[in-house]
Amino acid sequence: MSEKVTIYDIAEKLNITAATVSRALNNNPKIKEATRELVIRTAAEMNYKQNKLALALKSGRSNNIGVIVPRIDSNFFASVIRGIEEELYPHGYQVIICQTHESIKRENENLHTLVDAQVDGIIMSVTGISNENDSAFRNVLEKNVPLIFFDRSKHIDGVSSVTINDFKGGYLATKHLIDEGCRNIAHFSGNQSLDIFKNRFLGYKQALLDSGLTFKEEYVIHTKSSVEAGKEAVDILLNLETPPDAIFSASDFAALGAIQELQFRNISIPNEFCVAGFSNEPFTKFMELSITSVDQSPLEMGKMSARVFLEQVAKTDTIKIEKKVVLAPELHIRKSSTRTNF
Amino acid sequence: MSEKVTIYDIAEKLNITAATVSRALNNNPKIKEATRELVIRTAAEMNYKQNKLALALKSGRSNNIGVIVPRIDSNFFASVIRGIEEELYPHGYQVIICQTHESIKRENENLHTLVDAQVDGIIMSVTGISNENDSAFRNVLEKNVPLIFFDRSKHIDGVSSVTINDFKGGYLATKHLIDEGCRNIAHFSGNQSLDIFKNRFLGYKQALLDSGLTFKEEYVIHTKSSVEAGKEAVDILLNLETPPDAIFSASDFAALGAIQELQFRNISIPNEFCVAGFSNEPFTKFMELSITSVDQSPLEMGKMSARVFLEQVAKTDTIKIEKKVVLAPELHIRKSSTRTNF
DNA sequence: TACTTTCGTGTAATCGATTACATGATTTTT
DNA sequence: AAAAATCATGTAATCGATTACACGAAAGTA
Repeated sequence: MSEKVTIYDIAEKLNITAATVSRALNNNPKIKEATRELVIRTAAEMNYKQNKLALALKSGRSNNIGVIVPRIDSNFFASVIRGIEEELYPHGYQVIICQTHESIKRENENLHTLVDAQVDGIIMSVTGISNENDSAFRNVLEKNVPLIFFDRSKHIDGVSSVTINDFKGGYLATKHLIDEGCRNIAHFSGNQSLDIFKNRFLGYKQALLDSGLTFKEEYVIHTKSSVEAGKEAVDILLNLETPPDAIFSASDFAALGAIQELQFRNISIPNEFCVAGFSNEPFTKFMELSITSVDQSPLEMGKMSARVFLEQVAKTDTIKIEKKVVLAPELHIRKSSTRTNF
Repeated sequence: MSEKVTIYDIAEKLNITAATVSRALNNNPKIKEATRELVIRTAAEMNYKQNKLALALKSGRSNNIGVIVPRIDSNFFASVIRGIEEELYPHGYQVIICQTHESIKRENENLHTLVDAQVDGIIMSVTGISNENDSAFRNVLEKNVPLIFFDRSKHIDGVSSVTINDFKGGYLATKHLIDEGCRNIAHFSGNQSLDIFKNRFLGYKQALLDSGLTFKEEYVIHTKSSVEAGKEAVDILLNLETPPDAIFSASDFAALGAIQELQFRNISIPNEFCVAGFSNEPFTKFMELSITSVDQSPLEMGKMSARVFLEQVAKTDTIKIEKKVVLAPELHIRKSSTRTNF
């Protein structure tokens, strides 16, 4: 029943103008103290709420920020979003969520929709790599909307990014497997047109070389991030002339699939075979045979992305700042790869 | 560099008025075909984007919908949000996320912020039960903003809700444990001022009574939804005069904690002791000893909530419709409670 | 007292789009 | 050919807030 109350309603009631009401509510020093108090009291009585849309239209700032992720129901992305929301909440920003479902078409649509909706910035994890696609990103930058990539990044001028050192993550995990005595280490990789998978792979390779082990092409399997894919990949590996004795998987889910398949074949983990994953999904530590994994500190990644955004908008000058933040990965060593400790 | 292009810019360039441009872009039938084409072509050339804020201010509809959850980084809530987003995406709505972190103060703040931001509706899972709190909800309804509760609901006139039949979920899980031969079944409950926990408990109790088993107050432990809480609760139960031989936990995390503690004490699951949880968290099926759990079909719950919202706004008349949708829970029977199958 | 500041508030433009109403140009009707 | 109907577009108000500028009143200065 209570219709929306505007400053005009307050003005009418008090026989003053809307301008005065606006000034009173905004603590403009030119307003008489008595008037200010009267206005504020009346506004409260009438249950007045500022219409943020009008404010947004006038100021050109919506106080909304868009977040684009492949999907929200993954622990990693949900945690990043949590971090973003927590960091931005005290600054009065609202977070708008978009999912791409790994579709570049959807990614472009989302970018346009968010720009249309006048968001003050976009924080996203890139869905795929395609050349045409860049036009959508460029469109965002042309409208002077700050754009920040996290995790899955892409090289575009004027775009800041927050990632983890995937190379180091791959290196640490692989080195650990070597230290446990593994000598034939396979790797489950993702789509290497994405930097994250490319770098995890390179880290893996470098660790092998640094330890004097030979890198074998046939030990690298490209899998999807699923349990099923992990099982299938193990099947392939075990049919090789020299089957591996360890796997560093760029996906926890594929690592889990591998473990299930190995156990099904009565191969003992970690004694005969070691496995390490990536992402530190919650289930990795819950398993009875807990899984070694590389943590990406998603919460911190989200907060950091939000902070980079805030810095970006704080800069009043139009000089574009491009910041590249790289977080350190952390290897969580668990039972799936710990031979010395049982 | 490309500043924002408005319909006025297009109008100026074509020596017509903004009104004509607006009409041409909106397929108003009164516009000459040649003009329409010219305007549309020019708009595309100039990279014109409609300013949704201006539209929103004029129309009073922001095309944003607010979603309030305790936290986003839980599989359940993330999945619900995914469902909401997917259902609303084709209708042009954007989803704004807010977290309460289980704080009623934050919940109220979020409600006010969303109303201020002129969202077209609010879909939420209630954080807590408090009497004062109702004023925040009432404020939403007074502004004629559709409000929909999911999962954790509350009885307020004019508010629709989408929940699962928690009573039935509790009943099914408990009945299953009984069928497996368990006779002393304990229950981990949550805050029973929330309907969901109250109903899971009642379902548990009813299943006991229907099977002729006696309900024992000391078998009901109030735990938080955490692994640690589950361990502590087992400690209490095993010290009872007649320790139980099964647990129906209203939380998967507590169920996991219970299992870890039981295994630590060398109590064999499921032979000596059965466990069932609630929520069907991803890890429950990944475990080596997979955990029986009640599925809440969160994706479907999200989609259904969105549909109820859409129905609500479709009704042009101001008659308030209040819809209560109750989804059926599904028991996923797994190793932690399956004695017959090993 | 006359003149300059300062103070508090009103006037009106603005943000970008939509739309009821007005108007002039065509076309149709008789 | 005059009147009526139709068509295409322009004019201006509107959504709700902010703010540069204007202005009258009160206060300070000489």
